[in-house]
Amino acid sequence: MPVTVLLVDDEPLVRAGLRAVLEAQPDIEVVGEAADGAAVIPLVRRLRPDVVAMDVRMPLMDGIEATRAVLRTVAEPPKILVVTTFEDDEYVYEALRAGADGFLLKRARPAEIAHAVRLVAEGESLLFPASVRRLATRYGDGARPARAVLERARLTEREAEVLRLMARGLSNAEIAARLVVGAETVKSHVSSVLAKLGARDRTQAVIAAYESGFVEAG
Amino acid sequence: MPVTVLLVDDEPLVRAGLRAVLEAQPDIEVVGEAADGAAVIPLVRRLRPDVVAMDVRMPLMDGIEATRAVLRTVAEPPKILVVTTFEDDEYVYEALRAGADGFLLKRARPAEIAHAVRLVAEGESLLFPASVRRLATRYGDGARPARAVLERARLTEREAEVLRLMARGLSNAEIAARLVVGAETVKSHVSSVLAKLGARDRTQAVIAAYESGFVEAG
DNA sequence: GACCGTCTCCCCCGTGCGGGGGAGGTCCGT
DNA sequence: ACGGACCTCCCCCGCACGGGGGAGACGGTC
Repeated sequence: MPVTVLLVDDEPLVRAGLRAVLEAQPDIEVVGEAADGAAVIPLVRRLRPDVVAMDVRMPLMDGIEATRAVLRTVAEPPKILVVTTFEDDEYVYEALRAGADGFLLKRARPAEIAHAVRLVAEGESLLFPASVRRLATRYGDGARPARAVLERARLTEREAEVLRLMARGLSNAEIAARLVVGAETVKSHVSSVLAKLGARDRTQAVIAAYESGFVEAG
Repeated sequence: MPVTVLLVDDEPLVRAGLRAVLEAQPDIEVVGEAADGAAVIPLVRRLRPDVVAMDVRMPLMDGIEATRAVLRTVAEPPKILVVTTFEDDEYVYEALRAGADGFLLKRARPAEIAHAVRLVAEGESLLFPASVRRLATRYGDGARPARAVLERARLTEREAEVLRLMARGLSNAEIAARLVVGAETVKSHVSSVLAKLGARDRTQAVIAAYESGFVEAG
């Protein structure tokens, strides 16, 4: 029987590409897609895929967190194949610690992509040589701002709602009116958001929202 | 008759994704693919596509060079739609200077991608689909031809520089230090930027910068 | 029952921000 | 020679913002 795969990536284009590449393989079947890590667990429970092809950077819950969540909560977890661009290989180490089984670069050729899926499905772990080499040299430096944003972005629902409105240019008073709460309450939420995002002011918070994909341009 | 498209991207995954997205459209047909800018000219000559979807970053000849080459050497050149994930807005200007007709982010939704292809095929120039239109309507300028985002917002060089730093989360004092001018000067520029963008505060200005593609989310 | 996280609201307080003016300088095109 | 952008710096002023506290109410968990 074919290897079943669940695709998790916030970019529809990448999902379409992976689907096209993998479905061209007779022994691989794409059984589902998700646009964010937050949606993964129920899908894994329902679809029971052999492999989850997981993007690293996603709006609500990144691939690292999602990997941890799946491995922690699902009884017979699927293999996790982390899909990433070579630019953000700072994530490699984190992903491996989270329990990912394999690593794949988006710029890989179709045959390599399919090969990677087969390998992790069989229980082999695989890494891309270049990535591994670099993580050895990179590991040790501290400053990783983009990572910090995603990791600390443990926003509550209300905070996320406030951030969304902040990212639409609303003032605290306007947000308060919109949410039908007091201005003090909004200030409180804003402060939490700033703290969790490591932002100094609302402008930096909005930047983080865009950069992390929490809100999308266009 | 359908709009014919030539895909130029070094990553097969992206080509597969674009092909999947575009071929789902009844009025768009992918007539060819190339993995590098160096291969574009003969393909354009032979296939005569309406639109070339061109990646910026490629091994042998990048999208900017390839765009120049095509427009310089082909008699009736196709429309060039530059496709990129690249953060650096320098590429936007370079691409537009090179004669590109449109600009598209890879993280766009399928409908937007298809829409972008149709628009440039019809001779409309577009930078970032929904956002630029917003700018155009808001500032009501009539000048349509492929101009930089800068000129659409009518920002001066200095103002654009200040906006770029604002969009990186810098305070007025930090911008002043960076540009080696007085804080009052920065305030002055910021005020101009806010006025020209129709923004109430720096947060709204930064939002406009992202939405217009003046800066890109990474 | 005790505990914790979340949402809600409240105080004080300093300051960065933005609006409204103005003014001197250069460089440009006419 | 003159106007007109543009960049630079300056004044006053009001206020939204953000920090640092705290507190009551609700819903879960242990």
